[in-house]
Amino acid sequence: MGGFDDHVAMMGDWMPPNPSPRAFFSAAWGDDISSRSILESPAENKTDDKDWMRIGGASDQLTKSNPFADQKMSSRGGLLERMAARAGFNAPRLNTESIRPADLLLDPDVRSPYLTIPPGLSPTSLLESPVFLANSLVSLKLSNTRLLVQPSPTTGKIPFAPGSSSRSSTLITESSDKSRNFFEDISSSSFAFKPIAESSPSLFFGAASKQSFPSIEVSVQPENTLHCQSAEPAKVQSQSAEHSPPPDDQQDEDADQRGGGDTMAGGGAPSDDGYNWRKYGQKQVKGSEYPRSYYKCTHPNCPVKKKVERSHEGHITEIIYKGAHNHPKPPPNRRSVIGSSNLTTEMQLDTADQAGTQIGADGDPMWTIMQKETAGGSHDWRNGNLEVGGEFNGPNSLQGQIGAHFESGDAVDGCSTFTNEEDEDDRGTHGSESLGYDGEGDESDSKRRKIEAYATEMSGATRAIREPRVVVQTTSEVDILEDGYRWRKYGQKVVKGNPNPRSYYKCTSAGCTVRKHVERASHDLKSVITTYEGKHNHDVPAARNSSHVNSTNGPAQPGASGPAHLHRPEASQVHNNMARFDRTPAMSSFGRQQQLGPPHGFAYGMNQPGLANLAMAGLGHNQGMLPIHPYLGQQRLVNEMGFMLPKGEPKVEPLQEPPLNQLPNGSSSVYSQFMSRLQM
DNA sequence: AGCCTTTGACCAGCG
DNA sequence: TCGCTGGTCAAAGGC
Repeated sequence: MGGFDDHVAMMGDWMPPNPSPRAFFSAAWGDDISSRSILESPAENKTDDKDWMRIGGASDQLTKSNPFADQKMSSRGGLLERMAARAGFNAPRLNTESIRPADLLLDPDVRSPYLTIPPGLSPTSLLESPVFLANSLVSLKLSNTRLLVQPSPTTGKIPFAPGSSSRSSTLITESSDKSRNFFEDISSSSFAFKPIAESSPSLFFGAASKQSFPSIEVSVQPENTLHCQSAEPAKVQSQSAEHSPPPDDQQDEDADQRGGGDTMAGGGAPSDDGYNWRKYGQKQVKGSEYPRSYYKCTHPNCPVKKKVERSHEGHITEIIYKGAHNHPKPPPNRRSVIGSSNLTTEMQLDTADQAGTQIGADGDPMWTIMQKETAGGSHDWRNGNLEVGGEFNGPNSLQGQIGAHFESGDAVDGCSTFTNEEDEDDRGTHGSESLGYDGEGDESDSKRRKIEAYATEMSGATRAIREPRVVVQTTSEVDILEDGYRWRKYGQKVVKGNPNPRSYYKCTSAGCTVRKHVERASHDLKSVITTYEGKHNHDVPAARNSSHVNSTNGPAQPGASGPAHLHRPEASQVHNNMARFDRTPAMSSFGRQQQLGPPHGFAYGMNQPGLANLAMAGLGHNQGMLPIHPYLGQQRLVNEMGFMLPKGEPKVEPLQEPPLNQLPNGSSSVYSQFMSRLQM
């Protein structure tokens, strides 16, 4: 860690609407913020990549006020800036020199005064903050350890208003003397973006979120403790300069830097930010000196992408993030397996899906993602000791469900609650990420430990649980391969026992975890065995063209897309039913018991309302939540197949008897068949 | 067995 | 409509 992302410039390059953040800072401090030059709205910001958050190459309006701007502008690659950034991070103290208000005021071009943050506060972590990432909610310019806060393009504003009870966020400084220089305040206490308690779930969900702002708190505190105050619904917290990364990590950082500054994983994917990325493209873009690489987060449920421009020397000159991670950062020693694990704990996914479902209907997916991230933000010392928490308010919110499951009176670490296997080993660093779900009190360390312990225990319980897998054999590719969903082939292998290659596919829909591999039976090329793994979280995508459907599975056959599309309304209905099911308070109580158990198991056609709440004894929470592939969510298939079996359970492999298309329809049949097969 | 990178092709948006 | 451009796809092969 440490590599580039601790030393790079970061900025958002959306055009912030109005009002100027200056106003809210001014309001927050009751002071002439202009003299403090905390912020200014960079009106010239381009809008192209409003979903992207840039790290590295600074935009023009920033470089104008950047002491290193000249250097930067002379070298788009930003090496100099990056070097300067490094120097800035090595500064032992907050650097207020470069942000002298007077200078800024004198310069009409100055648009973006910076907040200098101390060493030990990692831009990476800030980047990883759901708030910072999500839809570029807040943009940071961390070149030379400067922090730029800009209004959200989503909200259009950062309505900080102290004491306001509206859906606004409040910028709070804990300084006792507001008249002091802001940066002095920063160095001595903290500043915070503190959201007003929001009772409406719309704060975080759905279109209404555009009116509000699940803001964060960024505090630079002298204490040597990591707070995650439940009172702060969402928060990013960082340590002060004296809390530099542990020696080991620092060493790593140094090592990273020595090794070219930008550690690469897997032959090129920047791994410094702690997440795993899959490169899916590279381009030489116009105006860029260096090729741009495109990466996707490999986490199965994560839509985050990033564009990385790298110099020939291997230095990363620019990173632009898009989206927000909806999962904790994988533990360092397990990062390589993230995305490939079959041990995905469904709990987090379920809750994420719930949130996503709620939002997805009409909302900004970025917001959805952000909240997921908030629930599971992951930050550790290596990445700047930022803690990220989020609050999910409202009866339909995640918080509500968390509250339903944990009523011990302690504030519950939602992250811990909805963990997955990827962070179980990372509990120590993730546990502090809190969904301050009740808006009360500080979350004490003991409390956190308690939660962590519980989460660890719970995670352990899920360890042996595997994702459901369903194996289907069909003699018609149309039925299975032309399933209406979009798949990306990510590999092909010849497996033992079958001379024909097995193709591996992932569902291309963002947030969909489903994978499948397709294999033709050696004895019958028309016979296709498709194995699905993963979970029910989106509808059949809209057709791009006649060949989009399963383009990876060969050319669309005449009418091939027809059957799949014919079922879309049903699939949608199923999806909606599931969404409703997931949201239903009854489910919460159901899950209250079940979520404590293994989160995996089989699933069956839950599109049948009568079955929706059918709990199977001995089955975990997700037997209710139903990790069903959307494919299986299609009415026909659900009715025809009726169930899914988890890995490790006797497979229906191949599923030939009775033929799929002869399975009786109807929910009762589904269930009875399911039950009868269970007894087999 | 599964996931990764590489890299040319393809696609969509825009002027 | 065409060309440009950025972004993504996907086959192939490597780890």
